[in-house]
Amino acid sequence: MSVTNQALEEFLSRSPLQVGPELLGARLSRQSEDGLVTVRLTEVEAYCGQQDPGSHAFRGPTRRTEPMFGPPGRLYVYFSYGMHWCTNLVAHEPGVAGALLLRAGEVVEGHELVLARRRKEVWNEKIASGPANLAQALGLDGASTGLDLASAGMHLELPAHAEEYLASGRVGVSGAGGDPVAYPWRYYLPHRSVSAYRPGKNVPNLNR
DNA sequence: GGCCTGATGGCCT
DNA sequence: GGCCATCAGGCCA
Repeated sequence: MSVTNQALEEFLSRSPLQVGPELLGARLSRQSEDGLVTVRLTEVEAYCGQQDPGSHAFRGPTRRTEPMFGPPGRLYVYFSYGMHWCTNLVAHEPGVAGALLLRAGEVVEGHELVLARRRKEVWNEKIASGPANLAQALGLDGASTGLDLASAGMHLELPAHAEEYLASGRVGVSGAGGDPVAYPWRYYLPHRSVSAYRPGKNVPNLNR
């Protein structure tokens, strides 16, 4: 479903818990100098504000996390494990931080460019599986954090109808925020591109 | 200034 | 399933 910028802004000006499931199946494209890539989002995770112990926004804004506190519709891209970039789409109600971590997608356009960016010879359904791989497929890095979608050359097309989805605890989130009972905020479609679940350290409720 | 940790991914067994 | 590279951010002194 194609929507106006204003409609998209309203769509994203809600809790990440509402936005997350509705983002599944959306087509996200990015036009850059080297070409166009479009993915169909198959896996996202919701991160809220200062009430969410798993969120980078938990301890309040910092230079890095400032975009999560800014207007919905911008990107929050952060560097992880010394070698990976991960992309979030900022979404929240007024006055609270929040974002959706884009964890996996099905590439529907720009296969050759994705192969080149991922430095692969052979196509694989999981080529954009996992947040760092998805960011790389879209050609995103820290240069894009804080930009709105248009400024990053991106366009989001929402799905025409809601898709049947699954939920689980968030991948690799340690401590209370990784609790799958309290924070079942990973949303995904039944699709081969979805990444493997991995619990964080010291997560409660794992054995329930 | 120093120390610890991580919203990971790829390679090895 | 296990291991670990690699470095920025965040916290504490």
